[in-house]
Amino acid sequence: MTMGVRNARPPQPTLEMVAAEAGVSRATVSRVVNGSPKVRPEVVVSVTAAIERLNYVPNRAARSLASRQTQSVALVVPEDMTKFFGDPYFAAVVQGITQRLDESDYTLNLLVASTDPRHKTMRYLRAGNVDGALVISHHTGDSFVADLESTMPVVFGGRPTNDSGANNYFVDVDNIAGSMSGVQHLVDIGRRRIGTITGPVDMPAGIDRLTGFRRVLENAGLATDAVEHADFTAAGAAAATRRLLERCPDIDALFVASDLMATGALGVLAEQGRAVPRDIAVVAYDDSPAAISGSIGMTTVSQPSKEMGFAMADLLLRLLADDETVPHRNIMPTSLVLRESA
Amino acid sequence: MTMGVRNARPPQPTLEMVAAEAGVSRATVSRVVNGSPKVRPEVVVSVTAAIERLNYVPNRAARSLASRQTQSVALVVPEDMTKFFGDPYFAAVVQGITQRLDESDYTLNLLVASTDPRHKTMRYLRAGNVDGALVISHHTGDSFVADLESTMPVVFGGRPTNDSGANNYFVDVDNIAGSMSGVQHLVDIGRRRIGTITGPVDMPAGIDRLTGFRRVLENAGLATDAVEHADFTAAGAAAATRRLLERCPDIDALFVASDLMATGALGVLAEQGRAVPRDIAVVAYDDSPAAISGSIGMTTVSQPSKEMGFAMADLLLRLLADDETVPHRNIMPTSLVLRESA
DNA sequence: TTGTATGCGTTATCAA
DNA sequence: TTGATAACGCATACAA
Repeated sequence: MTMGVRNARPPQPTLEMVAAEAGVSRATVSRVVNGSPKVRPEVVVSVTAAIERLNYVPNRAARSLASRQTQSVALVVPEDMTKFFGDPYFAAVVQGITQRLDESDYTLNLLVASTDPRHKTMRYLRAGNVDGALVISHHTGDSFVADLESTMPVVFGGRPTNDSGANNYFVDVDNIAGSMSGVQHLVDIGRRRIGTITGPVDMPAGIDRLTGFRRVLENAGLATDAVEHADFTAAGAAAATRRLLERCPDIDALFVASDLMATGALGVLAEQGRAVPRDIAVVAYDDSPAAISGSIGMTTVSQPSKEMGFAMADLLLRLLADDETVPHRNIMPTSLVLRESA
Repeated sequence: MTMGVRNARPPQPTLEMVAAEAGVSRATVSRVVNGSPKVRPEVVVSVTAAIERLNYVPNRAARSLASRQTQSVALVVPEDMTKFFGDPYFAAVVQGITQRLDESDYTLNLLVASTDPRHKTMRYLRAGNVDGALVISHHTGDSFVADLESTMPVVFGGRPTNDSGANNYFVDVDNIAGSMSGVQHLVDIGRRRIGTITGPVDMPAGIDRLTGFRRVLENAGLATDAVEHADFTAAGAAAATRRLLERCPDIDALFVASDLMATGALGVLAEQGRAVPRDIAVVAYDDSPAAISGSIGMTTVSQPSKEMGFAMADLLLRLLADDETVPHRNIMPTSLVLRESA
């Protein structure tokens, strides 16, 4: 394909041109660009000047081809766009990741795709576009991760589902302990008929938070049947809440596995005239902006989402730098934040 | 930097290896990979088989270096992460873009950065990482766009601020006409003291929607002083609404320049006991999910955000394909959607 | 400290 | 229709 007149643009300057401009060899310019210590200071100055004059920026394809490194990492999110943008949890994680990456000279490639993660995305990844990958929100069915791990260093946000190899790297919270703290609070304030809206049961976060719920109720000798599954969306949670109220109209408390889902649940409770927390106390999970966006502040299990993103990126960067001391798992703390809903 | 044992991975297969496997030359394999018609069918079959066997994926750096194309485009968003993730408008645009890109074999690179758009981001773009760029939410101060346009094809979402060159490409709605339709509705239902919460006045969308507001009120012979500026965030709009109510306690209607901002405004109105729409009628702008997220559905000026994203990507792709028939501007329609708030 | 020469994995130009 | 062979722009081992 030839470039038409329409898109004609002045060609970018190359190392070669800078070398000519500065009267040195390509190798020397390369050294200056890469900050090699063994270049005479005066030469550094003149080469730098030439670079400025020509407004030179190294070509990434060439650099990557020669060095066999791309200086960029991918964030793989096996969800559709709507879900990704809809949940403030993702925003927080991405913020943490970019914050860490901004301190380095790695760039981030965002790969959001549930449609065909194993094909187009995997192709992209395997084409040498990135040096490593971060994976969040992965499901049991996501088999592509195994392939991925054989190709490049991978760090997970949340315990990987295939615990086959215990040698994968991940950052997580103790979701069981976290949800236990939230549900225990409901028990402590005297609630006896406690229900839950869960996350997807093909995700560790969904499973573990449900496990914590059950564990507390069993310890307290309470029924554990008021369970409805949802999908970490507000709409899904609203529907689940309707089902739950239909099936167990006598519940006096609700543990919802994410703040975003809790917004959906609270909407249904309001519409059905159930006062919160009087009639039904609600505890959520995340402590994202969604927890304080509504008219009633949510009591929620706080997890350091942004810090987790930061930690994930940090772990991956250390892996890429062949740091031998990297721990395989980084379990971060949760805490219960009390607001009005419970 | 040498690869440590820890990160050792099997090397990716190359064209060369596939050629050996299939018993042909590199050139032939390349032709098969790129779907050249002049290869014997039987050879295509055997090469394809070899590719499958080796699980070969072309290296993008090498391909890009040789072909001088990257097959990827950037979406540049000169805002901080929080704003980007907070506003459903962006989600819609991105969805439209990816939808169009998914039909092609271009990939998207998301560049969200207000911090240092002219440096790190520009460096990235000029390093030959992408063939073209989409720019949304740009401000008057964003001088980097001029540099960008001299480097690669660029398509804007929203009329560019520097109309210096009338030869740039953009997709937009008629914001003036759009806001006029919304404000006119307030006049039509009998409101006489109408205020507005504007977007940033360094952005075309902010300016134009304010212009529309003024134009309608002037035509109707009404006062145009009830104006407070905000920043397209819910919190900013809430603060602006407080200022406005303080200064003009007598307003009976409010035009808010975005749905997200309207959620903030509605919160303040509720907290101050002003009933909507009885005491104060509210018209917003966007028709994003935010318009129906609250307890009261918003009457809002609907713009086809997703379709605009699609159109932007489409325009850029045609530009990259040297399509000579591409129109410089694509102005899409708005419509007023009536709900409960006005 | 600097320069020369080679290779990275493709595409593209020529011949054959 | 196929195969050598020369770019593409940079990094780097080796020589000087």
